[in-house]
Amino acid sequence: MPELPEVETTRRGIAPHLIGHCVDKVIVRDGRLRWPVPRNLNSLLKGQEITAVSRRGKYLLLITLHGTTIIHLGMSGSLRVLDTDTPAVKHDHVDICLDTGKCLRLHDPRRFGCVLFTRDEPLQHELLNELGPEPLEADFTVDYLFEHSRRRKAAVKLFIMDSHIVVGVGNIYASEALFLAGIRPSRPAGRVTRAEYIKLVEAIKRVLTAAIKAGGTTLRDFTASDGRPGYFSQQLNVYGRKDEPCRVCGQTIKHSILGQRATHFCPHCQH
DNA sequence: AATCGCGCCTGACGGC
DNA sequence: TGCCGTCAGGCGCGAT
Repeated sequence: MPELPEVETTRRGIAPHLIGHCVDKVIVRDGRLRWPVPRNLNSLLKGQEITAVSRRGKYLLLITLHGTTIIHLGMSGSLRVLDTDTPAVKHDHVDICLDTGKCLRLHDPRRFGCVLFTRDEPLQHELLNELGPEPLEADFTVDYLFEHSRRRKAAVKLFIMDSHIVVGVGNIYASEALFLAGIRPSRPAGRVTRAEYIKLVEAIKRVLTAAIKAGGTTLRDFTASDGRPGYFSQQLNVYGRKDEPCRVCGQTIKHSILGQRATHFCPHCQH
């Protein structure tokens, strides 16, 4: 389940293998992703030089002179850089082969991800143009989050997972950040105080930064890695720890459902 | 405008 | 061992 840290780790891992190189060909073995992979992706990319690999939220952007390839990993997607002649295995849906003999290979069992192409300014694309700020950028501030939360009745966990508010805060790190900030996930966002949002913004930035760092330390060479950066090695305080003792106070971690998603919290540490 | 629930899809897992 | 039901989960979308 790639969250922002895994996507960013992926971006950093693949970028050196792509930037400055030209696409030799694109192989689409199964284009039935969340949206169909463009049938003409090969002709769009063939011969084009990848000039940059960037990210907006959990979307990866491969920039070429005539357009941008937009990739999302969904729930189960991963990208690896392999020798082009490496045999494809089940769920290896798309290869972007380079003139270096390497290829960028998308593996996505559940096919919730996507590979799209736009000729226009990518940030104006309909999937990207209404996204909130990046959580690790300077414009994601306490003032911003606090102002947007007023009169909001939705649970604060769903509020910070809303990509219109802030991008890249998925189920795992929303739970972890709320734990660090001492806030119950079910609290209406509009009832969370400014003092608590100070803690929450700090916690979101801290937990994501730590996870990226963990991914970066595990990732030595993205080539032939297993495609799963090691941020899972980061110690989780609440997520997936239902009925286990809180690492801080020892009380039993509770579990509930918010917006059809598993939500974990410590009833003693979070109010 | 905000909020809520749905469904896409497959692998893992638990029960029998 | 094998079969089957259930669950997980990002996120766009339609309904309210």
